[in-house]
Parts: sequence; C-alpha cells; structure tokens
Amino acid sequence: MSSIGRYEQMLREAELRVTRPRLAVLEAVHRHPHADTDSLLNAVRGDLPEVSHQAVYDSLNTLTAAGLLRRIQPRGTVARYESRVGDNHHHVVCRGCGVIADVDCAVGHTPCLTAADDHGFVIDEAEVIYWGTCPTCSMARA
Amino acid sequence: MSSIGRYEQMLREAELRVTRPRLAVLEAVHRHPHADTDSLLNAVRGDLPEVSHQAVYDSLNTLTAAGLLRRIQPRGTVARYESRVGDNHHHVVCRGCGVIADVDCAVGHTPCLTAADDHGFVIDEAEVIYWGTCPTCSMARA
DNA sequence: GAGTTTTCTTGACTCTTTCAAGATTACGGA
DNA sequence: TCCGTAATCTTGAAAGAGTCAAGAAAACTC
Repeated sequence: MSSIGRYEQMLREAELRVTRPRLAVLEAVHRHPHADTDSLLNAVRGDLPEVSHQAVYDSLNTLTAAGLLRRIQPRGTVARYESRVGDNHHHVVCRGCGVIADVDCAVGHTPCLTAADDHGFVIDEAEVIYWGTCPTCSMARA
Repeated sequence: MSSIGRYEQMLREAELRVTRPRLAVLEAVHRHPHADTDSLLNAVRGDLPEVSHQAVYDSLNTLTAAGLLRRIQPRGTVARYESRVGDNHHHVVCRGCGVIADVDCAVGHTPCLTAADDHGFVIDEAEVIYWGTCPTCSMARA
C-alpha cells in the first residue's frame, strides 16, 4: 500500500475525516521526525502550497489527540512532533545544538513507571528526557 | 541565620551580586514551589511592589543558570521553578488540574541515566516526568 | 567615597499558538 | 451520483510568554 494509503487508513481507524492537510501533515511528520511546527508547515507546503498554518496546527493537535502523532517539547523549545507512537521510547536532547535522538530505555518495558512515592497519583506515563551533548558538539568543543 | 541571610550567602557563593530582586525571587520560589513566572512575579511584588517583570525574568534565568533554582516545564505548560536542586528528584503532573508533586525515583540515585543506546551522546541528566491523575481529580471523576 | 561593571526599569517587540467567523470539503444516505 | 449535515479549512486578528535594547540605578572593588 502507498504511504498515502496507509495514512488514509490510519485516519479512518481513528475515526477522523480524511483531508488533504491531514495526509500531508502525516507524511511530513513521518519524513521529518522531531521537526518543529514551522518546519512541518514548510514541508506540508511542499505538497499543498496553499495550506494555512491554522490547518497545520489543527491537524497536529487532532492527530496528537488521536494518538497518531506524539508531541515532544523539551523545556525551552517549541513543540516538536514524531510519528513513532505507542512504544514508550524516550529522547536525548543536545544542550549545544538542540538535536533530538530516540533512545530506548535501559530499564525495560515501562521504565521508571513506578515512582518511589506517588503521592496517591494514578500514573499512566513516564516521560524521560536525557540531556547531554551530541557527538558533533562534543567534537567541536574538543 | 535568617532566610534572607541564607539567600545572600547562596548568591555570594555563586558569585552573583546580591540584589533585592534576586533575594525576593529566591524567597518567592522557596515559598511557592512549582509556581509559574506570573505567580512568582506577584509573590515578589508582595515584598518589592515596584519590581519590573523583566527583573524577575532575569533573576529566574540567572539563578537557574547558576544552579540555585531549577526550571521545570512539562509540555503544554509555562515555565515553573523550584528551589530543590541537586538531588535528582522528579515530578508527577496531573493531567486534570496540572498540579505538580515531587517524587524520588524508584530506580536509585541516578535513575535511567543509562540509555540503552545513547547514539554517542554524553548524557549528564535524565529528566523524568510522570503523567497521571492526582487524588483530587481521581475522586472528582469517580 | 569614586569608579567600574552589573543589574534594573521602561517600553516596545517577537514568536508561537489560539480564537472566531464565514467558506469549503468530506462523508452518509437517498 | 447528488444532497444535506457536520466537520474542517481559510483568513485575519489577537493573546500570552518571553526577549531585546537603551539609559538609569545599584552593587561591588579599591
């Protein structure tokens, strides 16, 4: 099945209407993981030059709410999106250049999901962000 | 030693100038953990009615950079600050009302600091945010 | 106490994101 | 295939958090 066909199916399974902006947004996020909204808007306009920025914002929010995309937003950065959902992976962010990479957690399947004292909270997700320096920035500094 | 005396000492040890806005910001964050910038601005103006919002932003940034405060910013919220630094604790955020509580990580001293595949990054911090529902919101929902 | 440097005040401004109203499009059923 | 309804998109404005810049004030050094 074509990519577009897969995206269409994903939308239908989520009971969302299939629209050109949404397909283009899905395509853009799949092709540019960890991209910010502005980059995605540009990417989407490669397919649909006339799309409004509002449609992209709406689509990103809708698709995120439906679980088709995941929003990540390390402190101090704008929102970024990725298409890898449902596998509980985490991210490492470079303090130098801001680049983001995926990491699987060392601890296992639902890492750290047990807090020492949960204060009575019902916890359903543990989000881990590793901060550090990427190879390129390490090299440049040395 | 008075609180103010302690804060003054903290500033000097960090090689920062001791100014009234900074003392008031330290005091405000110690008294209102997890408060956002706007609440802190109001709290600071309880002591220093004429302080500018810029001074509060500057102080928060400076104190955070110096390691005297810690900035936390779960996705979708504005920046919040706390005075508990250096002990690698984490946070649980309520999806319902947004309240934040401190948690110590179950895994040990430097939880999750070892990613399964670090992509060559030099990792220096692992930030964990637990998402869930607080007791009050759980109660209200039932 | 004087000089130097940092910090604060003031006010405007940027950037990301959201709101609102009307036009358009997608989908279910005839 | 066409219609009606409801969701979605376009357009344009605006809100909110945070930053920039220039001059005034305060803190520290000697």
